[in-house]
Amino acid sequence: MISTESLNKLETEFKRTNCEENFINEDKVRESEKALIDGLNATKLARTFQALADPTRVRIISALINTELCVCDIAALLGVTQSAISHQLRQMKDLRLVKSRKEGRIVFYTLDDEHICDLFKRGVEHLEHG
Amino acid sequence: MISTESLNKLETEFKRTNCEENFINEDKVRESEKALIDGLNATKLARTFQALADPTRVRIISALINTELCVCDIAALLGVTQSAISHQLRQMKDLRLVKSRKEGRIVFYTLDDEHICDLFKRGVEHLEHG
DNA sequence: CAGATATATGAACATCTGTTCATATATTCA
DNA sequence: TGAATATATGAACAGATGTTCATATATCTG
Repeated sequence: MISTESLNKLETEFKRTNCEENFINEDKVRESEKALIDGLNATKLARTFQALADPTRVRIISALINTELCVCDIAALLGVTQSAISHQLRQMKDLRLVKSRKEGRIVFYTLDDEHICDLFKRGVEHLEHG
Repeated sequence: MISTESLNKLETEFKRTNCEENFINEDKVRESEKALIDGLNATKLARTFQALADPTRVRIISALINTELCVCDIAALLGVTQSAISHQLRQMKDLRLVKSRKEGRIVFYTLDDEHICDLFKRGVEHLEHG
């Protein structure tokens, strides 16, 4: 017959080495689970923020806030290679951040995502007040 | 002596490689400059968003919204290695996203940046409504 | 049609990033 | 003091990312 004391000890031991099912602070963990994001949504959310996680893309977005612009002018304005801008714009188009309109051999880009634009502006506000 | 023809050719060449002063749509460029962000601020802003551009960090933040948690419990909760979590927490601490409090051999982490937390929640809202 | 030019694109390259593995440090407890 | 354990950390590695270079495509213009 195993004593209650021994059982408790074994249980404690088990908890320590099997953290996935036995947390150190069960109450806190339960509290944290209320706002916990699952893997899939975390990935989606991360991808959203990643769209804004590059200086060149941030500048492109800022340049397109008030007007449409062609690739060449964006490149010149930012002092970056036309190729680099074109690659970024393609990526941003795939992410539905921008859309384009062709006029002859010139392609004009405009912003195409209110959500991201909103996050962007929010970020700028923090930058200004920090 | 250089011919006028050669000079024109050189000038054209110069314009091509020095777009910065010769835009295709000067009016649009001027309009875009109102909201244009300079390189330094763009980098700062990008770095802010990059803090939220990883699924693991996003989940850590979501877990810490309602309570403090120790490293072990975060790792168990997310099903990620203790080492991976520790590395991320260190990075997040450097970025002032979280702070820690030590209790014996256990270290509790909490959120430490209202701005980022705000951006995070804004992102979640968009995720839910999109 | 031929030359000029605005944009797109693929390959190569360097850099950055996140995880893993092994191990160090620090603290508790018997 | 020694075993157990919570956390931290350095090195190595794989994968992602942004730029550059060369070149293709498409359109205008004379």
